[in-house]
Amino acid sequence: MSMEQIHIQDPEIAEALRTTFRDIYEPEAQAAILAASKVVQLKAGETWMDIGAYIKAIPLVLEGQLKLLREGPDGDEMLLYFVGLGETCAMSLTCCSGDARSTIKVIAEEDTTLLAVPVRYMDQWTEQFRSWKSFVMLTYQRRFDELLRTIDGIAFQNLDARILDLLRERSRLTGSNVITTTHQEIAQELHSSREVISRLLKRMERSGSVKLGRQRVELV
Amino acid sequence: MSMEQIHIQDPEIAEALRTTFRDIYEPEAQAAILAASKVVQLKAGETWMDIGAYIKAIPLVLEGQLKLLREGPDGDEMLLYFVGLGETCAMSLTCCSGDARSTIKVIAEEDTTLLAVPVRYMDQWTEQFRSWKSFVMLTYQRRFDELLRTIDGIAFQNLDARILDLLRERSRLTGSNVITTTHQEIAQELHSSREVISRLLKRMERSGSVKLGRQRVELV
DNA sequence: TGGTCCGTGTGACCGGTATCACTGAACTGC
DNA sequence: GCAGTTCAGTGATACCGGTCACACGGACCA
Repeated sequence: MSMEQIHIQDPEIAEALRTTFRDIYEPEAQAAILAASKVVQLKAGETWMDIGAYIKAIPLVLEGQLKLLREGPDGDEMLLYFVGLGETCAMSLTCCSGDARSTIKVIAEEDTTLLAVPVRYMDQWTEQFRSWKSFVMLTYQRRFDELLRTIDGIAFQNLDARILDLLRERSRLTGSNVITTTHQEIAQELHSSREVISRLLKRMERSGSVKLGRQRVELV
Repeated sequence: MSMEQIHIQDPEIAEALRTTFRDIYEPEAQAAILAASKVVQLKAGETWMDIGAYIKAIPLVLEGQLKLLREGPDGDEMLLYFVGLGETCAMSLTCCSGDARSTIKVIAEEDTTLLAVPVRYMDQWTEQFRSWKSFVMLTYQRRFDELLRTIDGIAFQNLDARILDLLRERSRLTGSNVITTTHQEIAQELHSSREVISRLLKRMERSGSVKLGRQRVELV
């Protein structure tokens, strides 16, 4: 992970912030963010935050995407949701008050560029900038909703439906109906096993809802 | 459900608010709450909010407890968590901005008394009252955590462990290690079936971790 | 006192998913 | 072109939990 203090007025980053986070429309808020944050570049697969780590910064995703995972007692993982362009991680937001430790793992799903905002600004900005406050509120709302849909998945759907949902979500985030991933990765994200995913995907291919290739699933 | 506009200075309610919601320590915040809210009494089993209903008020629980349920496609239910004394429902908080509809069901687990705060005050109070703001933030944090633990349960634990967790949680909330409920109710809350719960409870009784009676489970 | 209902206990069976074992195919580096 | 590695396909088997069918006992009430 390369972390780099960017010149506050770096025009490219400033532009990216403006266009990606349209909800934060106040120029003063944008300026404050640029002044306080660092630009972080993550390569696909790199970890942004691990379980037990202190939360010191909030990630504003400018490019790429993060995925949030919950870890089980045996080191098994379970996908919570993705954080895409113009979004941030609500878990981090709640931790403004002091030195909370993360109970989740956040890793870059693809090569990702983000602004890391130190948590100490949270409180004052929500008071200072109306648009920042409503961005935070909207984030809470969306994330609760995502978690609820995750619960729906585990509780009410069986595995083939969950696979399809996951593929569709990935397709939506990347804007392509070809998903580059392995059965193993899907299995981890859904807390299942590779063999089962292979079998179900194969069945879905025979029934015509996907096409399979090596490290490749195409939605049809 | 009996809803009643209480005289603002009703001493009992004011006292209950002070002692139950210690985090909201500012007298001005307490006064504002008392002035704006209605007292609502729910009988055990009554519904406070149903899926699809507009969220107009936030419940501050003074007595008893609420339970939040998520509903599946076939009308199956799934317990999210309980809202006990001095707590409120985070889902409602996120909906301050306009006319959101609930995606969950909230019912009274026992006879319950609560203050219903109209959502329109949320925004201004978080700006006006420091203690209210941190109460709201703390609520978000706790609820995210509860949802994550709910997910942990469904994803990583098998049913007997989940039953035990549920019984312990109920025991904690009521302060008694005797839980009054039916196998049917437990089954609904865990999205399982009555027979399975009966069998597992029986096994747990044989292994000595609970004692069973009609509408009664005792933790040992 | 007998009927009805509700909560519970239990056997038989089934389906979905996990696990194990192994094969084969595709890519990677030398 | 070969060896090693990663990814995918597939059968056999096991287990957890869901479903169906039915029995039992206590509570309540006519």
